[in-house]
Amino acid sequence: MNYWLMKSEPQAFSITDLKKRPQQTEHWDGVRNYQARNFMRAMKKGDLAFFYHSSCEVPGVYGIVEIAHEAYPDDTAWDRKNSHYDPKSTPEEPRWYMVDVRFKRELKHPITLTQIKNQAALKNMRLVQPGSRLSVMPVTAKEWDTILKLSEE
DNA sequence: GCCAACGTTGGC
DNA sequence: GCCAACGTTGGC
Repeated sequence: MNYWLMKSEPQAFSITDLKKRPQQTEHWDGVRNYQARNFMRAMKKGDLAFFYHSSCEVPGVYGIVEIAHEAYPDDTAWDRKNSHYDPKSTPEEPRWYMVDVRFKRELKHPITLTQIKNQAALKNMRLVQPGSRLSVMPVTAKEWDTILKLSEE
């Protein structure tokens, strides 16, 4: 079992939106960064991920999702009308991948970016490394537990 | 809206 | 293969 963190701008797609989707499941498409893509390809069905809200009033971890389907080609890449259209990706040779995520639950208390930065046990999190802008990244079991524990307090 | 950090592109 | 220019991310 692996742990992850996935970022989304809540005005585009929030944990609440995911909760309202049929089967509470949605494709995680639009990732156009190789490192993030590689992390998605490493995801296994049943892995858990934090749902992180970015570029919003209070950035932070708001909920937990489960990987419901392992990586498969992201067809938005060859849709000309899609804002993430990439002519270098084709159905024959897909460059970008997506996974399906299923809503698990919201955190009782969301853990804000500020809290994460102030927590000694979390100072090595990839999320808070200077210049780290990855939208998909791994989280260690220890970091996972620390955030969960904080969210129950 | 600003801007620092980073990734990608493309000319050479 | 270098590197400048440009675009994007995301916190503030």
